[in-house]
Amino acid sequence: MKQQQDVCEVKSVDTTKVEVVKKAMLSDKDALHLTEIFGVLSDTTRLKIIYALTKEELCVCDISSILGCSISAVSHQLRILRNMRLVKFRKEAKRVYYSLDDRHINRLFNEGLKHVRE
Amino acid sequence: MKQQQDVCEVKSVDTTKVEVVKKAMLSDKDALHLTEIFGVLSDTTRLKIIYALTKEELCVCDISSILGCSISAVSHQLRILRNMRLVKFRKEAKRVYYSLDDRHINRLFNEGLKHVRE
DNA sequence: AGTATAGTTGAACAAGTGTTCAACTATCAA
DNA sequence: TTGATAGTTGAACACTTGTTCAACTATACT
Repeated sequence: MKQQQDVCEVKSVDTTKVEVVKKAMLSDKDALHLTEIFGVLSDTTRLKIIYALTKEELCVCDISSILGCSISAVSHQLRILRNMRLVKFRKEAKRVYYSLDDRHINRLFNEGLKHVRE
Repeated sequence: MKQQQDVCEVKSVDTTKVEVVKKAMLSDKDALHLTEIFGVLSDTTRLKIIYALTKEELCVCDISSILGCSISAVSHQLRILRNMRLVKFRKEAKRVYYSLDDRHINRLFNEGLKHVRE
């Protein structure tokens, strides 16, 4: 009644199969990197920001207006996207204009969209 | 000092640009669906399970052994993958064998992997 | 200088998520 | 029936995450 909680180490497991898959397994680093990428895309605010930026270069105020959420919330999410190098920005007077900075994300995004719409 | 928190409704926003993007914006339904899909892929345990299942059909015990985490944790995550129709299973005696049930996820996953490794 | 606009940021809070634990079902074997 | 193995599930817990609020910087204008 204790082993049950632990990692399965029972003899009956198909050990050769397990070993083969274990060897082919993703590295923790790759796995973490992947989950970070997918994680960025797993929030509707961020997803909509990305979608909007595939159409146009936009300032924070524009994005806030388009999404219907606060400037602060948008700014926080943009910081995450900036840190992940998914968006870039340029300052123009008081405004900060954002645009997409990663073709890969566009591909990933569209692959997901295809999946949803099929 | 109050409006700042609210949605941007200032006149200076580029209204035509905003309107165009607003019209093209993802529906809430599509956005939510997309975030669900990406959300499933944004956890290392689930990601590794999916990766393992791209290689082999495996029972819960095998997966637990491969990932090095508890059977209970694996089972919980498999339930999520089942609910999303991403994995299917067959019972054989006491064992339950899982395998991938969605080609799209494989494509999405590999697109992500390409991104990480480039 | 003072005021207004545009945006950023830290703290706090609420909501969501993943794992563990314990109890449970189901199947098989003696 | 009893005991062991394989897996599922609900509750509890810790941890993470997104938004709001309030204070802040920066730029522009008068």
